[in-house]
Amino acid sequence: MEYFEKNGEVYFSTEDDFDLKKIFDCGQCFRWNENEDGSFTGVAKGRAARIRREGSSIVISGNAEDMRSVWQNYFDLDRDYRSMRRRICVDEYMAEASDFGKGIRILNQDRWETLCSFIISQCNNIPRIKKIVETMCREFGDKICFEGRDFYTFPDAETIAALSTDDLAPLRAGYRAPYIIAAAKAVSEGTVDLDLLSRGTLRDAEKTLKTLPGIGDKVANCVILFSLRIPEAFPIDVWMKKAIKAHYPDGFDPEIFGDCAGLAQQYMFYYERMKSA
DNA sequence: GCTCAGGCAGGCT
DNA sequence: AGCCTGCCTGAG
Repeated sequence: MEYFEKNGEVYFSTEDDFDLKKIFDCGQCFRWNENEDGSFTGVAKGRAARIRREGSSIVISGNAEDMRSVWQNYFDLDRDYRSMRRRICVDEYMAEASDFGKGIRILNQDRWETLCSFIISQCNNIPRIKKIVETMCREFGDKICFEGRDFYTFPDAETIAALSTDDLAPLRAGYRAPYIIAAAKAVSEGTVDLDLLSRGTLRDAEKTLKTLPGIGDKVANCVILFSLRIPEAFPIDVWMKKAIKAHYPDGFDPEIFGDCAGLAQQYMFYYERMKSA
């Protein structure tokens, strides 16, 4: 991946597979917001940034060191999405879905933040998930200043582990609050070692994550796909159930996509959701 | 008021 | 194994 730094920004070029709107609106992350000029501002990995497209380049605030140490991995820039799309086009429907979703990338997000965010996601819509996450950051994260505005980092597991469900009341997270605390304790005490899980198999990570209260197959697979860098993960929610029922009534095995399964899921999910929107 | 939502868990058949 | 229900909360 080639990139260069100019005036406090880093430029890198991509081919078709980098669509900011799709990446940030496909439901995998909750802390990036679109600005009036089409750029996005967000907080990730403890830092705020602005990202935009300029011709065939993507431009992100920061320097080459940020790019090397954070964004290259965060935006999954070392995987070849064009060849993955070829692999995913196993039939007419998947060809349509992957063509429609072209530009989506699977982000490699902070592990604890992703775990916590997807606990919050259950039985919630995106605006409300975002609201709860933002409140959590404002209440318990660190304030950082960026472009003259205040932003807040996602609080550490250690910070949240020290709280009670009453302390989380301002989040209005409802029955999810005790799940958040339990996950924070497990992560900060090392009972659940997310870094270790990221080096293991999908099945092991699923099994371990599901020992936490409030984490089932769907949330576990979201955490695994969006933060543990295990690309075979395949979250199945109500949209995916609908899609599978409609297009694969005789059964469906995500393993046919191998290590492109997670991306295949994103294409299907995004396609189904946008079609009915 | 009432129902429902991108999910989970416990108890049921 | 699959079906049902309650769960906090806020939106329609």
